[in-house]
Amino acid sequence: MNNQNIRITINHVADEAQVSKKTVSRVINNEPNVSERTRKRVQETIARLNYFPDPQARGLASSRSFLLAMIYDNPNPEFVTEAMLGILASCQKKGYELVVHPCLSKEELNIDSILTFIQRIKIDGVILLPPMSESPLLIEALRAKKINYVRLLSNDNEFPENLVQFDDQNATKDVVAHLIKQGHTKIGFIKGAINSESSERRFSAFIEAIAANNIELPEGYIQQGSYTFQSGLASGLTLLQQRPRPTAIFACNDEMALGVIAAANKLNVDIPEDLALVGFDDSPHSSEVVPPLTTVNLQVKKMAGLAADKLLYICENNIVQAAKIPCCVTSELIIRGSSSSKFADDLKVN
Amino acid sequence: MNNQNIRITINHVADEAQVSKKTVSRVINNEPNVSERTRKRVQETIARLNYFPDPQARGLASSRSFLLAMIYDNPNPEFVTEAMLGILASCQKKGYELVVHPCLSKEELNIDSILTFIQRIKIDGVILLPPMSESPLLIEALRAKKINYVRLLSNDNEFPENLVQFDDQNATKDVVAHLIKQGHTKIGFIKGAINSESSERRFSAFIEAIAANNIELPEGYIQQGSYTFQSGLASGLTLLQQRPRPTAIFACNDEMALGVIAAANKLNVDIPEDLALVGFDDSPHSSEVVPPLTTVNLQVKKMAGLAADKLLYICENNIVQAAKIPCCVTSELIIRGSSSSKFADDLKVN
DNA sequence: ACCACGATTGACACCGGTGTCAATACATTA
DNA sequence: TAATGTATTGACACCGGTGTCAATCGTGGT
Repeated sequence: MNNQNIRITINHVADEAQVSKKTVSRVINNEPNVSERTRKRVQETIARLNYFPDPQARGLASSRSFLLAMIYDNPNPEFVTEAMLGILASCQKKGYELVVHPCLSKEELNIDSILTFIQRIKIDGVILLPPMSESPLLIEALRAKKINYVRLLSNDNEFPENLVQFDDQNATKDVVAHLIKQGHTKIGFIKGAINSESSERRFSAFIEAIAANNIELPEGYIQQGSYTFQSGLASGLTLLQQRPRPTAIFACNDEMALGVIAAANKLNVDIPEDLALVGFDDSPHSSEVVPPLTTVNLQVKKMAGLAADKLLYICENNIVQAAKIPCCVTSELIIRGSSSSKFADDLKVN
Repeated sequence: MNNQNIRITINHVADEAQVSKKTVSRVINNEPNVSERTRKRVQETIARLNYFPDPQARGLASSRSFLLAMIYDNPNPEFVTEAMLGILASCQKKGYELVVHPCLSKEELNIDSILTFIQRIKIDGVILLPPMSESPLLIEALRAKKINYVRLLSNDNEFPENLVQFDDQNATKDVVAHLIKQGHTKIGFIKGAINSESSERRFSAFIEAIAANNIELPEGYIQQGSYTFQSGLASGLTLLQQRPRPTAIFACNDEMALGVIAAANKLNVDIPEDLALVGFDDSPHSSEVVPPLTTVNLQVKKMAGLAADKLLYICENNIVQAAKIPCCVTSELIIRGSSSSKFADDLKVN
């Protein structure tokens, strides 16, 4: 009557299954050299007793923790929470948990404190979100300490085996194709932040796509933004005052696209009648704004899930290259009212 | 030359300080019955060797984990990330780390899976974010299993010792006072979701403040929203078509206030000239929108930090009531262009 | 039937701390 | 000074697993 709250240990399982605890351990860890008959019996016992090995004891004995860490310094909460969801989905399949470790961008990147954090609690591996994933110093330090890591959306491709990327190029092509299909030939472009390679990739893909379609591109149609609303507003005003005025604008993220909407309102330019607008990210507001924004779904959750899969594969096999797991996620164009009059009904409010 | 990477253990410290490891353990845990001289010596040795006790070994021996969990199911990423920052700031002071555990709202709340999660990795305590903090079943289950918890922003006050609240009432009063100071007497109100008690608290505080100032409040000035952009848009349109038209609107969150901005644009009502608008939450977009939104800073980070302090106090003292730590956070009104023509300059774009 | 050999299994120490309790040191009182 | 009590300290088992290595099992070859 008082056996309700005792924790089931490996000893209980061993006794019950008539084997040594070492054999149970072998079964738990899927080690070879256990006869099929014994393995079955132990597995059944584990299931029957609802036994779950203690991660601390396991970790203490084998220098692991069954914890992954997400290291981030991301101004975009949506990105962070989506990434967590993706990572956790992968973690739970394998019995791992996720520890979060933000690095406030205001301070200088303190690599030592990150390493200390990882080593003190013996984090099994870390997932680096941008912009942490782009720090050569951090990567170098992790490699030196032989800490498992996977980078999300990094720009430099020095160690592609530890990288999960987004296919900016095809995404951009899809956007241009969509605009052209709507009949647009005067297409403006707003770049992201100056140092951002994702912005650069989108820009060069844009140039390619434009060229491939024999479309003219006046210099003034390209504006430098900085991924902020304000920069989108400013760039939008500039673009909409070009003559001939662009009939379509592609902004490198949704924030800037929202700025363009503000600019269009200011100049009495109707979207989508007079201007088709496309953003990038599928941020939550993009669907709520008027008109709802056509945008590219970044699939952060999916990318983060893949990153976690990769990392767990590396952790469990002590292998540095997890080449088997794909590392490039393809995009999805989400067409809404801002670029297509077919969707203009969305604007109406009951 | 090869002693670089060995982990410093309690034995090293004990040897170095000429005491038993048990005594070192006493010092680590701030236990009494260690002479001041010995304590000093051990502390110095710990510092000199840069020793840090292994949380796994510590946990295995004493049934702890030095991990807190944040249990959430929050549609608002900004809220979640801010809460994490607050919690982590408190955790780091005490050498704890944070594990995140989302519960997807689409599925039914699975209390068993939460309990299993907590017990399997021996989480020391959990912080419940709304709406998880409002589930009586979950609270009941946690109490039954004697799991330490603190609730953030819950409505029911059955166990106030485990609760960190926000002072909706005073915040609302501040908003009304601000609007009255600007000369407004025709003030509309948009409620939040129907079941939300924070919305109810704000509403009743609003009614009180209005009554206290002898202001008339036509029935049509009160609209039921649902915390969404769309509901704000709809309520805004309704409000702005009342006669006499309200000269100020207070929306129960920023999302809805953004909807009101859209409504005002649609009806050619100028903000702030013809309409003063105030939101609630200080969400990131509130400062970026045109005009920037006057709003109330929820201080999520601060609340979450207090919650973590409380929880850690409970964990470390095995005390259920952490009455010493304050449980109600006061607000901060952030005045921007949407409610005050003094700030109208913000609208101009260079 | 006997031996060699690989497959299977278990005994036991160990991971790095904490809990228990007995041993020792020191201070106080008679 | 001895006796008593309290403060300080350490020895040792234990938390719940894993690593190492030796013991045992089963099988095929001769």
